Amino acid sequence: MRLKDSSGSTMYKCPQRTRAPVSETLPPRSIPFLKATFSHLPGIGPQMECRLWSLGILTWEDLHRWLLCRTRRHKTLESLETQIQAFRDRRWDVLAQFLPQRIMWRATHDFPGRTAFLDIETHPMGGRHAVTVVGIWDGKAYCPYVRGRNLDELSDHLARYELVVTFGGTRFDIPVLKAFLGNFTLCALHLDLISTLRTLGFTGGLKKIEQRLGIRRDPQVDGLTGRDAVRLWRSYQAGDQNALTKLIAYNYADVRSLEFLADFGFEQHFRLLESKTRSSGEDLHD
DNA sequence: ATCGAAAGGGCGTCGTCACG
DNA sequence: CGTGACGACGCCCTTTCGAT
Repeated sequence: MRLKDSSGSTMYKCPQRTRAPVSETLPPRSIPFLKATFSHLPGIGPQMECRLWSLGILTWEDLHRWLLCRTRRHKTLESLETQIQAFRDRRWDVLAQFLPQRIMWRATHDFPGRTAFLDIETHPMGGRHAVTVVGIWDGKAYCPYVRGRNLDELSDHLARYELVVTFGGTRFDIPVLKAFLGNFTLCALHLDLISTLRTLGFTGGLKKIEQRLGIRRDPQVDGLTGRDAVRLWRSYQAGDQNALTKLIAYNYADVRSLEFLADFGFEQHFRLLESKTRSSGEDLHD
């Protein structure tokens, strides 16, 4: 699809929009960034997305109107319509199927008060992971779920949230929860910070990335790893209540870290996009 | 007006890598 | 070990442009 002819003027078939001001900025932060995201749709890549923004097309609904003026792009239109409907119906499980992790960082601030930072602790049991503690931090309150105490309440609590943020959750936390709890289904959108941070050049585990960014943990849990979490659980099983307190403190440090890393990832990606959009905006005037 | 070549952009596939 | 992301590559679709 071309948006300009040989003279450089914009070419498309929606007459009322032909005089849209060409801006070189990203969509304003006041609008949900996820719904200003088009590059995951079939037939639209990062460059096209950037050009759409510069034409003043800033939401899925804008894009839908724009596409209706064009005869082709049936696949894009069809996919977009499903996503608009899923968003309207709050069917995050349906919507999630359309949203690859590479663009999920954009949802970071789209669900204020309805975002859960989740981390699980496990220990090996019969060749599988047995969940011991699950922590949920929503930006205001922290709630630990402990096996044998209140773990069965986790699904109900999680159902309040529309975005769940994890580190490595696509490969670890979510599949493990599903396998262990049996009836567990994630009905929220899922942002896995591994993908967000990796595309920024941050590889390695959570602790390694924290170190690289100079994040300091509470001295009580500083230096603890997943292996220590297993050891602490066993001590707790043997009757040591302090071990559970420490395990929960460790889990708390993890989920608080997720919140920081999500913000960091968003800011870094936003800046990156800003610089790319600027250079692409220059191209528009070539 | 029609046709075919060329160009640009996006997508699918495959192999590789690295996480918990 | 299972899984998803990434990069390279080639193909496809759309559009433009020149020749007829």
